[in-house]
Amino acid sequence: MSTLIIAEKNKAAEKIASILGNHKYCKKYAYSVPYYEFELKNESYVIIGLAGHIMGYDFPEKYKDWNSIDPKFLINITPEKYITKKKYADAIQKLATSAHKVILACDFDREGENIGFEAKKIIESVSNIPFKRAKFSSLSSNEILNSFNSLTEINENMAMAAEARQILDLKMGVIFTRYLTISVQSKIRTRRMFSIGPCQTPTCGFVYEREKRIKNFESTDFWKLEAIFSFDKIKFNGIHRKGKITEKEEAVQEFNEIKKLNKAKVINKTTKENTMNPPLPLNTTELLKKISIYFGLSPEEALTIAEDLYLAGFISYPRTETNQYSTDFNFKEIVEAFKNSEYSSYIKKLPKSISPNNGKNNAQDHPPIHPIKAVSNKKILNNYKDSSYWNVYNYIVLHFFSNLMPPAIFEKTKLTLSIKNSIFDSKGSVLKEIGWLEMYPFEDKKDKTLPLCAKGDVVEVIDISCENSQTTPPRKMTEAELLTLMEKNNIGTKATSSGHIETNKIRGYLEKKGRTISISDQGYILMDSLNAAAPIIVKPEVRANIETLIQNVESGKDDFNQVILKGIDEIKSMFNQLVAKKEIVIDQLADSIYDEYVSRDEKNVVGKCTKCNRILRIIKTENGRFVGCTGFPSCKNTFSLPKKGSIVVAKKALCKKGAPAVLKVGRKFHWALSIGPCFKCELEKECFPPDIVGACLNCDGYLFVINTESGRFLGCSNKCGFTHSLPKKGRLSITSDFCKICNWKIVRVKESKTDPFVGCINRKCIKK
DNA sequence: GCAAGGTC
Repeated sequence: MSTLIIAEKNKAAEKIASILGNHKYCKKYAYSVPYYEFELKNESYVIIGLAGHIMGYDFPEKYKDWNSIDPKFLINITPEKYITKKKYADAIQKLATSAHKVILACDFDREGENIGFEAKKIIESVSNIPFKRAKFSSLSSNEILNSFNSLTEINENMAMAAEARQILDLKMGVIFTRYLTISVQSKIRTRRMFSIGPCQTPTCGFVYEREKRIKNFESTDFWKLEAIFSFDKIKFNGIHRKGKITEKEEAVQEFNEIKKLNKAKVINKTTKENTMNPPLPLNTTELLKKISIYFGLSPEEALTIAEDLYLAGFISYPRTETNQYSTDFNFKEIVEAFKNSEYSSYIKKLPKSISPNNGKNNAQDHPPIHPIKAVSNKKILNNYKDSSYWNVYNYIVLHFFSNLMPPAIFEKTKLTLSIKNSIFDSKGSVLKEIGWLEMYPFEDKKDKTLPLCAKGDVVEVIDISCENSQTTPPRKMTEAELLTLMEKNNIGTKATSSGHIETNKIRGYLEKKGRTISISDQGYILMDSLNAAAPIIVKPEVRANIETLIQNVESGKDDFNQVILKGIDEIKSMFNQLVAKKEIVIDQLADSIYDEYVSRDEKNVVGKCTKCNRILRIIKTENGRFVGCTGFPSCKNTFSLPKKGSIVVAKKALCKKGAPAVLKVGRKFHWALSIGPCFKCELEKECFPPDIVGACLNCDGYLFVINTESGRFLGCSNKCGFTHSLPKKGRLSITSDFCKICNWKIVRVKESKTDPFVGCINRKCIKK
């Protein structure tokens, strides 16, 4: 008989086996899941690692059909817990049959407690052996040995809190997602799904709030007075203390007072040293943020790369909230590993006695993210064929060393100058001690020097400007900012926050554009209408409320069943708010799908409807073609079209008579919607100035390009009957250069695969 | 087909 230990993951299981078995352990497999056997104090032990949760909640089979089950009905249905990873369940059941005791040794947090609890449930169905709990904050020898010497009981409240979260998250997600999706689908043919969740929706909501501010931003004028000074031949600038002056008169008056003066006096000077501490030890969110800022990778991409680097043994476990090293962390071992690597020059610069600049967060699960092995740039590029892997690895290494370095010291100087009664401020900054910045090439560390003038000195004024500018809207949100907001508001965890952003991208709500993230039209409409119907769903409170409820389960203050009922009440109340205003939400979403569907049919989209602002499109029937509104039948707006000729929408052409769109028919002529052919319009030449090539060779008119179905030629503006040929093939363009001999425009003709002809085409000129 | 949380 042995003792069975259950860890959260294989990596932890192997490490614990190595520590408790004093490096002697034997790897075996049960249902292809690895486990480890070892001996401790002459007793035999078996340890197996799970793969996180091996069970999950779902609604029973009979509620699976979206169309026959009213989502509202699901609010009161209790979901059931199923085994989701059968081989792990089989493996632990098998190992439990030959064990006399089980020790749960999952991560020491709420989910870890719950994962152990799942294993307990699965084992209890085949055995009634006793369970104990080992709690450790890191996988260091001391911690592990201590925790197994002082086993505790399972914290059932903690496990049940996670259970309550699972049930409430599932209920809310499923009910809202199904309701929105099937409601929209009943209005319009689409396969699109609209998903809602207590993490994904507020995540999208953060971006929505920012974009709403950008959208509603109205810029205002302001004036800024700036002076350029000179002292000891060093030029430097100063900004008027009033900063942005919103009244023009005030700025101009201030400017007029001083604009002709050429001396300023230094009325104050302050110098102080600024210490910039090294970055804190790296946790997941910080890593994802920095990788997004410095290299533009999305958090999801960055996490995937970090996981690969971890599995390769290059870096430590990448999912942690901890930014504090435990006291027995072995820095020496890592420094030693990097001594003869590409990083050797950095190693030489490390202080003799190593001490990290620790943060305050200790989730007691894993150490901060740090390098394990020195790997060359070449090896990483060979391994992964992707320079992003090197960027992430190199960042982790340099961040790790930077953290061990002394602070950087800047000397900040502030000068206050007066030109008559106007006060100007000048700021300078000089790097005195490079400290950790020497290891950290990711930040710009340019100096801004000021001359060595003292209080009372007089400096020259070289220039004073009074510039008018406009206030600018808030910037687009970066993925790094979004991660910060999620972290602050407790949306998601270190392991899931990148996933929530990704879900929003997959659903088509959010779009990554370089380093920024923006909301799609559909995402905006969804957030905007939800915000009008049931605003809480879009805000982080939706998650915080559930969190508060389940914390009461964890602390034992509230009964599990009571909390589930309270949670159900909250979901019901949000759901009723949405249903009460369903028209706003469902109609707008259906419209957005319709617009999206239509605009994908780009060739036939003509423009916006003059009556209802929806989309006008070309409609072809057996009897011919016309332009109709996509709002049909509620909008019956139509326009006729010429019967023959291919039609292309002339996107840039603007009709001076106000037609909603201008179409190009064949190569022949333009057609203004609601008006007719442009050649019948007296404004045609204004809208489409002719391509004039040069003077007519027959009269005092000029020759311009005429396109017909059978070809192109030059015709006379006086209609004198003179014509001139044009090259038959190739793309013809009239340049702005003139022939020096005959003063015709130089033309350019480009046929595919040959060099373009550029020259004069006047046949009389060529003969000369 | 739906959530969020683990991890491979």
